[in-house]
Amino acid sequence: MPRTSLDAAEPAGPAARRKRGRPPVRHLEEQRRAQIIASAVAVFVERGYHATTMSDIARHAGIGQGTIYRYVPSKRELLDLVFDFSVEEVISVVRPALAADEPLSDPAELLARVEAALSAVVDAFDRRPELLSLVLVEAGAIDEELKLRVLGLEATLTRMLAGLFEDAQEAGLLRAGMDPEVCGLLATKLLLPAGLREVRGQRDPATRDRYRAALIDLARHALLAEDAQP
Amino acid sequence: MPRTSLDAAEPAGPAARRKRGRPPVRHLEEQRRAQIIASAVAVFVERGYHATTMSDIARHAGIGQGTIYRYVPSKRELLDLVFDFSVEEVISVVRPALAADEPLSDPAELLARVEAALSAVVDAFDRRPELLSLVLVEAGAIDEELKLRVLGLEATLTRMLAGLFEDAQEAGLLRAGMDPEVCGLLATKLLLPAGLREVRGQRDPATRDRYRAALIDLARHALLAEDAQP
Amino acid sequence: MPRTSLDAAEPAGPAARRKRGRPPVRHLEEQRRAQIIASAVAVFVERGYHATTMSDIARHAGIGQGTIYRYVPSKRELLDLVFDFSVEEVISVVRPALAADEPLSDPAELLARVEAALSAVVDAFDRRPELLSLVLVEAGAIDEELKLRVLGLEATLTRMLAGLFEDAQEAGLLRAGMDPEVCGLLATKLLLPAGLREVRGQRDPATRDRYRAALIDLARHALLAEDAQP
Amino acid sequence: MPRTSLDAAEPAGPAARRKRGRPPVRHLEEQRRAQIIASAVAVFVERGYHATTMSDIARHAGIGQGTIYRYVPSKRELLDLVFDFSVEEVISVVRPALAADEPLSDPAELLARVEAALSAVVDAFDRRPELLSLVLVEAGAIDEELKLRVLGLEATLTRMLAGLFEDAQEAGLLRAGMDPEVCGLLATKLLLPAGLREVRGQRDPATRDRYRAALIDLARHALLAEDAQP
DNA sequence: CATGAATGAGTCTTCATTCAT
DNA sequence: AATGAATGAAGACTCATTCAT
Repeated sequence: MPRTSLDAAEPAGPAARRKRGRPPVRHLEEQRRAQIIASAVAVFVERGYHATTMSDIARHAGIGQGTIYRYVPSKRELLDLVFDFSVEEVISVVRPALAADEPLSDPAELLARVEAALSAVVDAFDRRPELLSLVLVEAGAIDEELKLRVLGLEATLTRMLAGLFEDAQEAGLLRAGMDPEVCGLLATKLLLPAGLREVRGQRDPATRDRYRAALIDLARHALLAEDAQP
Repeated sequence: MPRTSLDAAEPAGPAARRKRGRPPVRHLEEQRRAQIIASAVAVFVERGYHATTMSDIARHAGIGQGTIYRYVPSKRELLDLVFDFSVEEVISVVRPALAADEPLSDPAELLARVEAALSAVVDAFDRRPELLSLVLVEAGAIDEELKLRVLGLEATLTRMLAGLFEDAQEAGLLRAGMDPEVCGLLATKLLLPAGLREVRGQRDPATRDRYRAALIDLARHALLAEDAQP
Repeated sequence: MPRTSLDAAEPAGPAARRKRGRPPVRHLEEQRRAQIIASAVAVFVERGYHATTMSDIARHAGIGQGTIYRYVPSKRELLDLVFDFSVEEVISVVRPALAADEPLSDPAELLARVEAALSAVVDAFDRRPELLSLVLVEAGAIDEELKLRVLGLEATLTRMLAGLFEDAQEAGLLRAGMDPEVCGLLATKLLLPAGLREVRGQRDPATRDRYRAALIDLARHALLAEDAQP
Repeated sequence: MPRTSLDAAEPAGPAARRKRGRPPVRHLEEQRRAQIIASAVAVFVERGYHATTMSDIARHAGIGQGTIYRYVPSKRELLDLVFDFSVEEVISVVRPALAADEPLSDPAELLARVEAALSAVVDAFDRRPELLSLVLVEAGAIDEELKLRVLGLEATLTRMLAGLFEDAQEAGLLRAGMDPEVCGLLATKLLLPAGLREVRGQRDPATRDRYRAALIDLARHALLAEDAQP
């Protein structure tokens, strides 16, 4: 159980703690909250939000049920925190894969970039499928507010992908008539479900690879300008 | 409540033993069940499955809560019925759009077919967005069994779309190296979320049309064989 | 199903019914009520009062649930009727076995009478064990009123048995110091459970016969005056 | 709530790792459960099992309804616990009255033993009449499983009584032809209802004493060998 | 008169939240 | 600060009873 990080933080001893007075408490509070969120993620993913009781989470976190309420005001707000956490994770997983260190210059570069992004995203979701499950499956079904936040996440991803395609357009790599924004939208629609399938249990590597290859191929023919075709 | 003239139909029977008492209203069972399912769809979509009480549904249907249990054994099984109903609707909406009256012969035909299918599906989901919401958003978050049924629905849609692309392949219209099955998969991933966006409230016709046009364009370039390009 | 008696009553035809105007209706009403009570006895015994629904009874009687309420005002009052019916049956089973056609004259006669009574009662309960089950097991657990009626039944039986022993006392057959009333009490305590055991499923004839023989023997030695011992 | 000084007992422990938080009250579980069972006994006896709501029991115990479910999984299992408790009480009341410290030697001893047993049992049931009510009246009417457990209790009592009579037989005190097992059966049938009458409200000491005396007398004449008659 | 459809009062049970220790 | 015991509001579900046909 995630006790580790806490235990590691404590051995500094009372002497060390007194030296600077306050900060450690802040830290402790954050750590506890993180511990609770992590457990909530785990249990929400396994059982689903509604089927999960606060006791489940407390047990998973190895703390008393009452303790949760010292760090989180309610189950609903815990879900918010979990959502925030998951979104951050998803974004942090996707952003580096799309990050452009330098401007695009040639078609192969764009394709490579797209392929890299695609692989990174799919691989990442492969490693932490719970995140998508929470963000896409659970959250959408809770209430209006969360539904909006899910939309917001999708918009963010779309924006990030659109950025990539805008770069490509500026470099004259995009096929005439292609709207970077819409490309971003398409890509989002194709990427998220890609991860989602993993979540839902269809863990068939062969199918996945065929799907991935098809996506790359699709990108090559659909996105690139005619004269940019490799 | 509509009262069909069933009594008139009965006396014709031989050995017309005049049954005592109020005659059971024929089709009452199906009618009531349908009425309840319709109300359940409406309320589930508005509030979500868990936030919906049986009383809500009863109130919406204009009947007593107890009455529901004459036609449906439990809330969970009502959701099953709602899911069945929604799936049937989704399928019935998609199938005709994909139905091939005659074999594909030329590239324009395939593109037209794809475009027609796309439009039909998007339009249809535009008209009954609740269905997708239920099928894709709610159902996935309830329990394992329903999650599997959602996967089943997706597989069915994929199969239907794959059929279209197989026809195209046989007609030599598909680009070399394209796997019809994977094309079906991609198309499913692009179509379902297309409807889903409507569900989630982004009802912006301009964006939708751009998205739709992009899909067509994508199909043209990605799917068609080079020499089949119009 | 108990339809028989009803069908047999009807064939008199409308003409016959009109002749004397009213009585047949009375009869019909009584018959229906009897039919309902019979079904109630059957189902109450099988499932127990609380686990039995009015629909169960209606189904068993082959009538609609609503019909019951034309003959019986409520489930609770139906139980009263069932209790009345059962008590009457129990009494009618026990009374003839105890009926003294002529005064007791010699010890053998008394013993024979007791043995006959015993056998009759045990045999009777053997044939209709449901009655005791209802009267002793179910009824006692329903409410205060019925508990009192159960006590009343026991008192009645005690009285009947006491009568037998009073006769014996008058004939000088009873051992000195025996109180006929108390003898009746003892006998009731021994007889009712005798039947009860059958009800509860211990249907072992060998044990039953041993029990019966022991009762007789006990009666011989405990009740008879010394000089009356055969 | 009684608060035993448990904290004083703890620090003695080795490796006295000072657990954070409120220390669990030792024996709280058993205490609460016992408290709940006691209340359940009281209310079940007064109202009957079916007419008793969990709220009734909670109110009687002075706790919230929810609290019951921390200690008892369901109403039905609470009845099981109540039954267990009652059976244990009944047995613990009867056993000492039958306990044979030393082998039987003379007829007076047997009679005395029987009389003592009888008195003890009747007196005991006089003091806690609810127990029998629950065990014999309520339990028999709930479901098949409990009916069997009632039979089991009767069998146990029968066995215990039979043991007494076997001793008597070995000592040559039992009248020829008497079967100890059957004697046990008869005695059970006479003892249980003896208590039962109290339960059902016939609290007439005069009658009770006459009944008791008659039982003793019956035992003297019916059980003892001729030459053992005092 | 008989029927079965409709109903809602009443129960068990769960669980987020509070609070004494 | 942490805990776990206590709680009561809320919801699914049953079934005796009513009543239109």
